[in-house]
Amino acid sequence: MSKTKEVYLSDDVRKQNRLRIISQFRLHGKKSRTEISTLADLSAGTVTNVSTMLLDDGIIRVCEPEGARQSSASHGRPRVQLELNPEYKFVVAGSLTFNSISLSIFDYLGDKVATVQEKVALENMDGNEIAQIILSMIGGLETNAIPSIFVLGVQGLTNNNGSEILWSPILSDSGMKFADHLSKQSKAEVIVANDSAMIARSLSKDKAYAEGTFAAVLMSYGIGLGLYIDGQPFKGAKSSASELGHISFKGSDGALCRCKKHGCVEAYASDYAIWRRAKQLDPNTLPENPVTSEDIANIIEEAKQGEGPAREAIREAGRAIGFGLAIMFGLFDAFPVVFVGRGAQALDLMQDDIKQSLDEHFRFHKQFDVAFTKSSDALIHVENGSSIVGLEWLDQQAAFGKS
Amino acid sequence: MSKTKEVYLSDDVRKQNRLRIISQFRLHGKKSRTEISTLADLSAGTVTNVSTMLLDDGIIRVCEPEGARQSSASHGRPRVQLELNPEYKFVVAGSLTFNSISLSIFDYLGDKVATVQEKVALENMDGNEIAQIILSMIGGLETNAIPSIFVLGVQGLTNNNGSEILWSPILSDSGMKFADHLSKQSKAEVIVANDSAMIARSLSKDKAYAEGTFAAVLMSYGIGLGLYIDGQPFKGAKSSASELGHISFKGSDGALCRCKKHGCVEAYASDYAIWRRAKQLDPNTLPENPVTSEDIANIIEEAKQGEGPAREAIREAGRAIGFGLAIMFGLFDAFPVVFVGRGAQALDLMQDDIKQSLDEHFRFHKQFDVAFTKSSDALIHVENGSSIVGLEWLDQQAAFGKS
DNA sequence: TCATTTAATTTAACCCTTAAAAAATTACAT
DNA sequence: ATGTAATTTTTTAAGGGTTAAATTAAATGA
Repeated sequence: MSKTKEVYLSDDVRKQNRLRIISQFRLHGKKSRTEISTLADLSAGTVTNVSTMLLDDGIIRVCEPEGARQSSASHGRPRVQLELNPEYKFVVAGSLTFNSISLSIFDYLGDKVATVQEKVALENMDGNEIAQIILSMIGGLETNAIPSIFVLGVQGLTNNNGSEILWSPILSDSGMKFADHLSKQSKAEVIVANDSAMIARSLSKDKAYAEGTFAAVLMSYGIGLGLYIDGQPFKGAKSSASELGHISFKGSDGALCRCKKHGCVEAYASDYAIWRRAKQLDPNTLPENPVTSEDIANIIEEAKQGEGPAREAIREAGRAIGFGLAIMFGLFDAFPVVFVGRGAQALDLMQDDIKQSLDEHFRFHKQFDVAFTKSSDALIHVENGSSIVGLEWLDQQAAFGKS
Repeated sequence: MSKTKEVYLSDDVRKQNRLRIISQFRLHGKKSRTEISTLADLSAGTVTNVSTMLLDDGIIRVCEPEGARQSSASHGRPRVQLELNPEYKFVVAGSLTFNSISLSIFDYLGDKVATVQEKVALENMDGNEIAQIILSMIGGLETNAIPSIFVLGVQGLTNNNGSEILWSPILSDSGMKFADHLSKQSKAEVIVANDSAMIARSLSKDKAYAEGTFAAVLMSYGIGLGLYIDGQPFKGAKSSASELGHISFKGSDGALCRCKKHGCVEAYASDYAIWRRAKQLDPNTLPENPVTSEDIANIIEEAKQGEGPAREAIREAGRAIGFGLAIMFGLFDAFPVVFVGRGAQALDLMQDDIKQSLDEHFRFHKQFDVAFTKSSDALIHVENGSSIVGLEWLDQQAAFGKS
């Protein structure tokens, strides 16, 4: 356990090839041994051997033959389609926000088999209570699937391996430790992850971004950032989350941020900032009640009607985002950005201001042409991304575990 | 070549173990088979087999027995020390600056066997000329070592694999293509790399930073940044260099930067910026002649005497750097910073301003305690870092090559 | 019914690693 | 001198993994 042993043993070769084959099924769905042989670049014999083991272990299963022939040829022995066994193991993927918990169970094929959502005020709960709620929500579901792993997207910072939350605006100090309680009580693996990182993970399965480099910007309660660099999720040295929201957009005479400093990007682009400005409130106060989706939708509607405080609030949000992106593009490279969350609905209105601000503050020595897109509901992406993380973890276990 | 084949073949296992053993020699120098067996966590038999091959290939050699016994024990068959064969292959590591080229040849043991430096105005030269000069500089050396690889640190952006320069402030468009010419004419591998990245690489071998996470900030002609994250050199999506110098410190009414925009960190912290401010020149002009080491040394001396334009120039540089670091620490995490280059000599004077500015602009949700240090001559680090890259490339070839 | 075609399995050979036995080389005691 | 113990290195035999090639299995169509 002390040293990480790289591959140099025939035993490890087999495990690598197990993972290789499992990954092909994960990627392509139903495939015959012959097709897997080509896809995984392994000999037919090896595929036969490994498939037999995987079948014995319940990791894959034989598909019922369908009407249509799978092989392109009309002659010959027909291919037997294999696929991941949906009942092998189950993932609970979910999202914790300041006022709700939503959880879904995914089978090993990646299909959602159950889902549940509850309004919960997490702010003042302790870790044990949160774990209890999560367990009882799962227990209340009709399915008898036993989850092997929980992956939960949370706003805030987590450590690199997903074992603990380092900071979160929506949890108390004790609440941040819910993963420990949950893991002990459920006897399952628990991974906590930054919500925006999960959104990026979900988007990375989109054809448009697959294998690529892009950023997901979550505009809602705060400004989240999830990065994918060269087909890999980007992680900081210690923590998971790259902060876009707390880049210093205006000096210390800028608007008040929830982090208690002044002038952060978040203080101009998050939902409360947009609301505050649209309602022409004092930029040095924080709103008492959480801003709702409807509040934001109303402001966007108002802004579409023409100039005015609402329109200006959205412009300013765009300028702040543009500034943040410029800074980020300096440290990395310029790449496409996907906007997600309530605020993203205003992308059409903001786009020009973002680009203008980006132009002003981006000092790169090359042309760049950044594509902006917006995507659907953040919650779905957080859940999808989390399920992907969970399934990958199961794949690893299936390949390397001492089953 | 199209697909990256991971290890899943016994043949690859052998190659992995070759590299494993070579790396132990690279890391620890002279070692006996028995010691390597422990260090590499491989059986004695494997070490014997692989060592025999490496000896046959001329990659390692037997050391002459020294007086003192190497083994701790007094009885028994004495250990035979082996080491990398210095004459196996050679690396040319070098640095290109706006007015000079310096090159050194390193043997396979990593010892410098020859060095040469020439004043050259690179700005207006084409790629072929630069390649010619480099080759004639090497040709003029007394050694008859034939270099297998050139690794050259240059200010500017290179692509990720080091095959081409994307942009450089010290080269013409044609000059940027010198690597192609050099590689064709020398028939050797040529890698171009960002100078600051090479400095970070050099520092990474320092005990204080080994296996760690840190940034190297090069303060001279511009502001360079080299990052090491978790013991790995950090690379952007396409390019090598992470830009710290062109983060927008002041708005578009800020001081003129060499990049033709206003308000960049570089426009306050690079040598020309410090000089410009210390001499109370118009912040909207660029100096005609390059600022020299002596110019900077004089300003530092003057600033030490007390308040005045020189002192204020250095304060402002510190504030700009602090701002840049705050931004960077938001996107990554906070980590130690090593300052290198002429400007770094003013670190003692700048430190308080850097920290104050960092405090003001860093909005992270954790305590941080960043250590600042300065290190010796930038040129040496660029060369050392480049030699390390070259030697690692040779190690890879030695392990995987079809020799 | 049988030749043809394609898929999957089995076989035989090869490569690599390791543990254990053997060989090599030295120090020390008698 | 000579034998014994200690330590390093090499050799050997066994075990596991992969592959190419041969074989078996399963379906089509004349």
